[in-house]
Amino acid sequence: MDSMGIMARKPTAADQALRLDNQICFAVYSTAHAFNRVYKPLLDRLGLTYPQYLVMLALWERDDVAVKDLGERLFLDSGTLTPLLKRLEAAELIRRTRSTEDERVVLIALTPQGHVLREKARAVPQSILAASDCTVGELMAMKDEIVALRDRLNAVLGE
Amino acid sequence: MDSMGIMARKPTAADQALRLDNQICFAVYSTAHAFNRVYKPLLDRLGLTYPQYLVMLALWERDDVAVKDLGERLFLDSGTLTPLLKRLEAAELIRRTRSTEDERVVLIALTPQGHVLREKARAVPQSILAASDCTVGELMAMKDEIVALRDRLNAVLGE
DNA sequence: ATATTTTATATTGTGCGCAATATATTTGCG
DNA sequence: CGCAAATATATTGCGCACAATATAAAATAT
Repeated sequence: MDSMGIMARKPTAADQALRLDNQICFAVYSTAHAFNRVYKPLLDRLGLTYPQYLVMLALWERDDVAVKDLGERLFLDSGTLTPLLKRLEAAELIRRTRSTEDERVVLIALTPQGHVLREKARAVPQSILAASDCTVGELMAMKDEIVALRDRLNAVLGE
Repeated sequence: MDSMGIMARKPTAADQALRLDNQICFAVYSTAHAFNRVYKPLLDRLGLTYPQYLVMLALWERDDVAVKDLGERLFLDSGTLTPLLKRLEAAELIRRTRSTEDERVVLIALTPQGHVLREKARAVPQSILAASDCTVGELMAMKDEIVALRDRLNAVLGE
């Protein structure tokens, strides 16, 4: 074998598969970071990090929900959410209260400031759309493909 | 306004744009995490984290390169790479040496073990392909679309 | 040649993201 | 009922990611 890459060897399919540029995972990984960087200045104005923004998006659709519920919607666990939610509570955007029906559950509710922030967030998607330099239709088609891939990957994990 | 969501109001385009399920960024973000979780057991066997795997992929293609060069290929800065590379050095997969031509530059070279690890990594892409439950063609087409989006996002940042 | 600017890497601090573990509550089984 | 298993959240530790800053070397300007 030519594991040192010194001797000449015909590139195999396995070689091609290891090329960085052929990795869809790297495409996804690096695009996620690119999104993060584009969002940064927009979210700074809202006082949110990107994961915090996702939590707020989820809560603007439906709040008074358990941490577990949020975790399922965002694919995050309590190890990530608990400290993040504590920071949102410190920022007075949400309240965390133990459920009286089930003392294990912590319910997350928006504060008035949390609700109001939604208005300031309305301009964000438009800025992102402009930065992506795509039509809404193109982005939504791509989104559907990526989500389908994500769901297949998650299905494998569930086995 | 109905920022509290209490009064009835016709959903606007801005409302739709704020829905979590409509966010391509969330699709990308959650897919990146899904990939991470699928890779985890495969990379554990190699003793690598996912970002370390990406660095190794880059180095298997071309090593004896500056940290800067690696950073440009992976879209990462020295704040991320320096500690990561120190860990790969501690694992004896790479060597870090100051360039004699330009004392600012740290050159990254694979050790023999680093080269050898490539053979163990050959099985990884195949496992990922199986988990994605797609054809190579479908994945590559999707990859190209995502990369095009990433490059447009990065172009905006460069302005 | 010296001073200024630029470049390459390293360091520090904050916030994820997740595995592993801990704690408390609830559910279900006998 | 009493106890084991399951469930929900919290905690700890590690490794990114990145902004801000520091340091040192090289390039450039004057």
